[in-house]
Amino acid sequence: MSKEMKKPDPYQLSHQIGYNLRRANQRHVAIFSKHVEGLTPTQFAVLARLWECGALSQNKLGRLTAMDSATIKGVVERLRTKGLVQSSADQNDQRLRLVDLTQAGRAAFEVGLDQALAARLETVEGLTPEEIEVFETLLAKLI
Amino acid sequence: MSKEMKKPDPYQLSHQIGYNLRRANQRHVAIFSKHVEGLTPTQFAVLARLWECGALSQNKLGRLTAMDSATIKGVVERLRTKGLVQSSADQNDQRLRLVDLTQAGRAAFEVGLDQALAARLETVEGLTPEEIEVFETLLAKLI
DNA sequence: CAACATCTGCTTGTATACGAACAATTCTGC
DNA sequence: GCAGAATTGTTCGTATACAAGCAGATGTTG
Repeated sequence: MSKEMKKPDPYQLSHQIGYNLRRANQRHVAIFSKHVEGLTPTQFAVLARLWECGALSQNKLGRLTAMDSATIKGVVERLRTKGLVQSSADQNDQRLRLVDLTQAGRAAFEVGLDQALAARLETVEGLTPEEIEVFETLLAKLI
Repeated sequence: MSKEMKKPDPYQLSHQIGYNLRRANQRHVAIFSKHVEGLTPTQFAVLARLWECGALSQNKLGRLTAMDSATIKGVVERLRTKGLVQSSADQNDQRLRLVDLTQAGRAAFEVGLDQALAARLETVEGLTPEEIEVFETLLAKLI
């Protein structure tokens, strides 16, 4: 090593949690796309939440899927175009648009469920079951 | 609870690692933006990697910062516009564009360093030091 | 009741991320 | 040496994410 002396790396990008969160997220998105055809993780999250909760206002749906109002508007629109959700004005509050699953959306969730769970398995395949549990717990503390 | 019987939630979105990775990443990006002015985490990653490695080809830089060629092109262009990097043709391989920090880029990295480390601290503030170490280790196994 | 604050959905612009495609350049194997 | 494969950078289109801003509707307070 006849190179000039390098200052020790003060940041060490590869060890930064933020950087690695991004990489883990990217990896998960790629795996999800491999398993679940025609739906992004974000779109599937919307289907899942509507399946769980029933009709929600668009803004509430965004809050329950960690998306801001601009983002949820786009996602709902694309799902509506796919025929998987429907939206309508709320009779009780003129500000709200209610979003609900269509039959096709219900079916898409149910078909996609096994695929999404397979994607989940592949995402964590480098960890033991105990590690998975620890990771989930710590991750939940981070958000 | 006189509601009709609900089927148990087969997916439990809030417990899905993929969903929580996205939320953790989103949280980190928001914290980073609070601490580091004028640079996104991704842009800072580029500065950090160039500081660490010196001049790199654009494609190599993208690979070392987990960005594909379309994304790194945009990020480099925006950093170039800010005067923080310069790029030039490689004399030895006509396909390559070499990207390097400018003096201003060097300075931006050094100024941003403490801010980025503060962002990191805030991102993990819900965890004990031991938990942080475990999380980092498990996260590294995921990517 | 009215003024003000808050909420909702929408629009716009910027940044990231990726797939597909392409042209030019370099590498590889015969 | 040459054909084919691989690499690089660029372009384009789609999806997500967010900040800022806005109009209209609803909630809160005096």
